[in-house]
Amino acid sequence: MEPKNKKIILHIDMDAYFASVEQKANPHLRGKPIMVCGDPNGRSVVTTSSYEARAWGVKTGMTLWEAKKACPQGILLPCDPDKYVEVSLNLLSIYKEFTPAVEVFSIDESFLDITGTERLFGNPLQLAEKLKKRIREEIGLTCSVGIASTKLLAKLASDMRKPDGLFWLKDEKVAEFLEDLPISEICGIGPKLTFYLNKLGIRTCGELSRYPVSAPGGLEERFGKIGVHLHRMALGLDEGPVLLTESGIREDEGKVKSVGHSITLPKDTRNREVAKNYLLSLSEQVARRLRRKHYKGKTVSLVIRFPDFSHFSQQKTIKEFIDDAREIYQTALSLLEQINIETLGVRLVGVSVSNLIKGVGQLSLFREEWREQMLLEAMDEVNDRYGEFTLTWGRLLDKVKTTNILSPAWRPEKHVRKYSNRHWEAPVYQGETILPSVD
DNA sequence: TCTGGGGTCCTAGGACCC
DNA sequence: TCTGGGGTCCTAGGACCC
Repeated sequence: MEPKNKKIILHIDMDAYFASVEQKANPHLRGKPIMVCGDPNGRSVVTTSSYEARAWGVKTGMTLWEAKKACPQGILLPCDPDKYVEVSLNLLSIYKEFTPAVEVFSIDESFLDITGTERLFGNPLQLAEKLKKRIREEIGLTCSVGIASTKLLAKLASDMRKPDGLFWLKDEKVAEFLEDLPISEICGIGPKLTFYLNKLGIRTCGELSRYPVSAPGGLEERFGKIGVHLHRMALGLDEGPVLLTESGIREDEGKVKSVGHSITLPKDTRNREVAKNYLLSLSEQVARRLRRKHYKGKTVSLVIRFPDFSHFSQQKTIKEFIDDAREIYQTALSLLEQINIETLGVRLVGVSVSNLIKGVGQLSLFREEWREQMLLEAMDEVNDRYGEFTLTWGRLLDKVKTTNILSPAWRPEKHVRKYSNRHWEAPVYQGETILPSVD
């Protein structure tokens, strides 16, 4: 049974976030079709487009080539992470004036637990209106807000009235709301799960909620522990609390597990030296970020994408914890040696360091440095924990700006994982031959 | 001129130790 | 002579997220 003390959760989703920030910052861009991407001259895709561009059929994830074809007058802009982080932190401080229970889900999405704030701000709709007004007036952006009794439902609700939307999904309407909702809309049900569930004849949350769970041939038998969870998700049930984000302080579950960088080369290369140069540069970026955050790691991973999009990925664990670019590079290089670059060619090079420990790094006594460090940590808070976009502290690192992309495959979840405690039952997914027969 | 770049979590399977 | 199990660490790969 669900707890009796129902919560009231807000999900706030900024509208066309990156594009809107750019339009806000530059009046000349307002009302125009703009497309934010990685490197406008490289092999990149559209990260976010303004609604004006969407009207022309531009979609997140399109290649620049496709996007230009759809909207020739569209204006391409490179990602500017510093700008987006700054705005995001300003948003966060507004949220915190309404409730301390804020969970930053990504650069442009947050959950707020507003249970018990009625006396201060009125009912949930009134609070949401106030919040939207402040964001509009102080930040100059619009957002879409969903209100419901769980995070899962609030997230679905915020999708209902975009852009500049507000939708309260009340408990008594939940069953009706979910009945015909495609399962793929649910946090944590990605393409693979959708595929296998469809094969079972399950297309909507209503159908999923009625499918047997524990009976022979039920969800649990077919999908393992996640099967039980699927059933609950289909009912909109979600025990996940809003995870507090105290700025600068990270809870245990928010600890960074790995730090990495990768880049798609402007052109595929068969030249080993070219690949090595990128690897060195990436290693430097990774090392610098590790040091900034006082991390060291002892597992180095190398990822290579070949022109045909197949992958090579290998990792190596060494004796010592390192944060030095040379050592990272040398370790990754030893893995790269195994690859026949000259015949296979390389499209993407990536390196990351995991198995991290937090060093004792001393806080600077100098006020300015301390402030900078706090800023960095706050940015990391948003960025690393929620894995939203690359960290290129262009301003701070005076380094080549890498490209920053947000995926088109925006299917929520994460907060589901936090409490699902599920185990992925791999064999079920390893091909149709292993999948239990579907009759 | 097809297909970014960050992450997290999970699993199976092997090596190794007691 | 034959047969073991548990625990930990590590790697590769896949699914998911924005």
